[in-house]
Amino acid sequence: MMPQVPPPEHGAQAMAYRPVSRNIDVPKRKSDAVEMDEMMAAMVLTSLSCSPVVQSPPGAEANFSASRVVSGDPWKESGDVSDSGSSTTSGHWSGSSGISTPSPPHPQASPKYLGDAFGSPQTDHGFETDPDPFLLDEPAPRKRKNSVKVMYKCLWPNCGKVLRSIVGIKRHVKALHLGDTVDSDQFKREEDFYYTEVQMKEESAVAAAVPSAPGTPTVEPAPTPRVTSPSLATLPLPLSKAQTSGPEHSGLESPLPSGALSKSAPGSFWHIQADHAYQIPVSPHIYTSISWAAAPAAASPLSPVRSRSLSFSEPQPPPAAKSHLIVTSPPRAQGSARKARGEAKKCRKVYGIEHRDQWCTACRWKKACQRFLD
DNA sequence: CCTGCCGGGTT
DNA sequence: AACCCGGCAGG
Ligand SMILES: [Zn+2]
Repeated sequence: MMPQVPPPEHGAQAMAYRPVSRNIDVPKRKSDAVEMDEMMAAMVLTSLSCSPVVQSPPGAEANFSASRVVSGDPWKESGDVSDSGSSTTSGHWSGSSGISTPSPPHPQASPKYLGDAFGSPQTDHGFETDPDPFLLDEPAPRKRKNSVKVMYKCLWPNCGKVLRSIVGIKRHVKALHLGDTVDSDQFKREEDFYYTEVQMKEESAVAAAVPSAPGTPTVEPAPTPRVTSPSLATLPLPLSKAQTSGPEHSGLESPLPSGALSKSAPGSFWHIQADHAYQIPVSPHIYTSISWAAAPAAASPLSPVRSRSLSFSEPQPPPAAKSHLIVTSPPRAQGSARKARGEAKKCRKVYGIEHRDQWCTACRWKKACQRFLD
């Protein structure tokens, strides 16, 4: 009837949206985005082809990032959210494929190489026995006792490496992810934050994250965000065009300082770790599901408008003081109460309404945000 | 006011 | 399916 006719940009709302071109052409977001994607893809491809590392990385990192980029936009909720097929409403506007199988989000966490990292029947000699990460990565798919073995798993966004010694994992993290050289660890022991202790059982790979900090209980609230790893795969962060294009544009009033924090995958991790430090009950799963969530927040410019607090520290008010004396009615049998609207800055607030194309799909559709869950 | 999002609409 | 928006709840 009239709803979808290029809405003559009614009132304030429309004005708030696309500040550009409110005169000519109306439905232009789409083409714009596509253009961007293509550009980005091209750019990344070019740089990739020029990069020294083409197909050597032991892990799947390079592959991963590449495919991600090529496929289009990194955070289009394609399936990454791996929404929990339970709790809260189950309707799900999107559903991201009817797959309700809670399969492990980790693409490479397959139980194939959990057994062991090397096929030597010999028991470990005195010290740390770690397969060199650069030589064998996911071999030795078979053989393992039915005993629970403690291992250490790399928590990096897309590295599911599991080693059996603590030093090994540290070394792995340092070398591969932090890109640290032996002498540059002057900063601090960040490696401690990137691995977790897991207990391997039998053949199935069941990881159990330990609440307390593994190894060293160092409590670093905020690891210094700095650009690390010179050549390691860095997630393709689709910075807002305003930021990437730079001064090319003129109209928009986007100062976009973005001074301290900026790009590189690790950036996304700082948050996670920060949270992690304060609120531990986390299973490796949430990492995968949250990694994307935090990334944009850190890398994207907060909307200049609105003098609200633009601090990027999760409120995380009360982690639920579960004890006795609960008066609320536990049995929620009766009419469900609208889900109590979550209290976490959602895409709208984070990116601002003028960067709507950066919101998660759910937010754009005015559905429950899937990027910044509660 | 503003923000999150359910329900329901159109393509 | 994907996409969008009215309108409501709740701060
Ligand atoms: Zn969202």
